[in-house]
Amino acid sequence: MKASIAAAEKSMNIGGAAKASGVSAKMIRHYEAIGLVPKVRRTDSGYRTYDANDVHSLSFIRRSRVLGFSMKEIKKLLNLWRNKTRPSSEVKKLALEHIRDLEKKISELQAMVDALRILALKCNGDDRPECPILGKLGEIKD
Amino acid sequence: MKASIAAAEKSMNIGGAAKASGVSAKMIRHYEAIGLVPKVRRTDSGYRTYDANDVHSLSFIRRSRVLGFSMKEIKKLLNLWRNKTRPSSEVKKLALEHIRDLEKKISELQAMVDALRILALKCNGDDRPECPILGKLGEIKD
DNA sequence: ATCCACCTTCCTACGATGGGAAGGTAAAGC
DNA sequence: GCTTTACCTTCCCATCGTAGGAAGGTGGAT
Repeated sequence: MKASIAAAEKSMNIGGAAKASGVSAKMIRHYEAIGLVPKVRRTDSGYRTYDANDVHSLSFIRRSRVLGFSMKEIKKLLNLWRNKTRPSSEVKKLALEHIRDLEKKISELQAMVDALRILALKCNGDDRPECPILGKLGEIKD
Repeated sequence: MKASIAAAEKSMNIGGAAKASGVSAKMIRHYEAIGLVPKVRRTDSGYRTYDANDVHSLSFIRRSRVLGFSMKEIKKLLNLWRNKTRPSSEVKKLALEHIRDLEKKISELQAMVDALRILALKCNGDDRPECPILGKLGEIKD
């Protein structure tokens, strides 16, 4: 039975899985080492073997990374993803928390930009040494 | 009450410099190790000794970090700061480049937020398992 | 003399990724 | 067959900025 549908489940080495998932072979091994993905089968000679499902998980991880989720968050997302009876509220909660973190980071960076813009505007940017940017950075008091 | 020896350069140990500059003792040693600040004098017993100028440099570094400059950028800023004949154009150039980097990062983060917001809006967030967030992350194609 | 706060150096870790060495293996060409 | 080439394996190191801790020495006050 299994042999008759062998063509459907074509398996591949780590390089193939890397190309197919967009995750580098290096990182695939790393994800396995930290337990983010389970240990896959090996050939007699020790090569890792991946099937379409494994690649699917790796793609899931890659897309989660693109959205800025951390490994720890992705671990939770993967569990929810694999759990067909999860409540969507849990997923939404994770996403909203992540959005909050991202927005906090954004406002911190924006504050830096704003402060620098003000200083840069007041800086002539010519051959003279006077510069409010250095002035501000070197101020004795805060 | 420092009137009696007002102009005296009161020196301190690394702990005092840390408090005065807002940079941890740990990081002061690190900055010295990577050559960001010069090696300071030592007492006979090997304790590092800091004066007001040293503390001033450390405060400069801390304020630069607050504005998000990297160690490499701070190294350049310190050189410009100490060089009384620098052209302000160089400082401004560094600042503008840094602003560009920050804004690039901000827009990347903002793109993540936007994508997540759209998905989260479409997620019921109730007891049912259906969730477009996981759906999107698990999509077969990109 | 004792105590405690401080100092020293050295090692470890984080989080996510990449580089590279040293060596084994698969599959192709000749 | 034998060689080449491309791939695989594990293991160690580097990044960047910061922090924690161990083991041991020093300074000043009690």
